[in-house]
Amino acid sequence: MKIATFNVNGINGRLVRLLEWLEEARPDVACLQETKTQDANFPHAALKDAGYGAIWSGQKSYNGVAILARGREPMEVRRGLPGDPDDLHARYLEAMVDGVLVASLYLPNGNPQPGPKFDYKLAWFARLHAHARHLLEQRVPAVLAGDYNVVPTDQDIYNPASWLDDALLQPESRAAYRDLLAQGWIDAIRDRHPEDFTIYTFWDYLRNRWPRNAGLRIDHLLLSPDLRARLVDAGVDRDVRGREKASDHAPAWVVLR
DNA sequence: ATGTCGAGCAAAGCTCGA
Repeated sequence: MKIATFNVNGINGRLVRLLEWLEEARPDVACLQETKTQDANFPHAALKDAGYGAIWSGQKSYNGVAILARGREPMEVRRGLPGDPDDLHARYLEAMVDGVLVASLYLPNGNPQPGPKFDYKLAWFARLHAHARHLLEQRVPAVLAGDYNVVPTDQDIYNPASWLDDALLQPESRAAYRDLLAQGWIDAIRDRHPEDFTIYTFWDYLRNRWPRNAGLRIDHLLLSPDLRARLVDAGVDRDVRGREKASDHAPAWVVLR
């Protein structure tokens, strides 16, 4: 069972690229972020034609998440992260697929920091901690996949020097990510590639960052502890970032036995 | 500060968020 996460940066603007990748990579489940469209304009018919059932949670212009499942319909179990009824951002969706609970999450970017956007990021992280702990208590196999907007360590970026003031590298952001791992969640890519410090999932459009491989690892798949024994592979479809009209993110994935 | 995208608004370049 292959589960992927991909920040598409506009699902309608990238639809050709998304369909191309689905056909090549053939994930059983694909968690998408930054669909950037309201629900009425989500391209579910094109995805269905490509063989994927889908659930989606969007809003106009910003954010938006979805879960695709090959050859079946994802069974939605949660829409929105609990803990703040006033938070209307479309950033969290959960489904059951083949006995695995899969979440597609888009954690707030948090820039500029300090400020209200960074406060929102940390508050969202705190809500994620509470919910993630709840999921572990349920003892259901679970994968929390998405754009976490956190570079976990200095080994997960080409060079931290020009990002030191960025919300993605702040000690508070990193501590929040570490706290998830401390609950027992497994960072699948790092688990499978403990010594490879050139794995990235995001390359900014600015400043020639793709051609010089100036990337960051910010898209993560966190596995519940019971899935460790089923983890057989994990990786990043790096070449996707180099194509025409590419998203600034590349898909990351795991294969579970 | 730089400079690159998608999307919205509205009809061409601007603004916003990333």
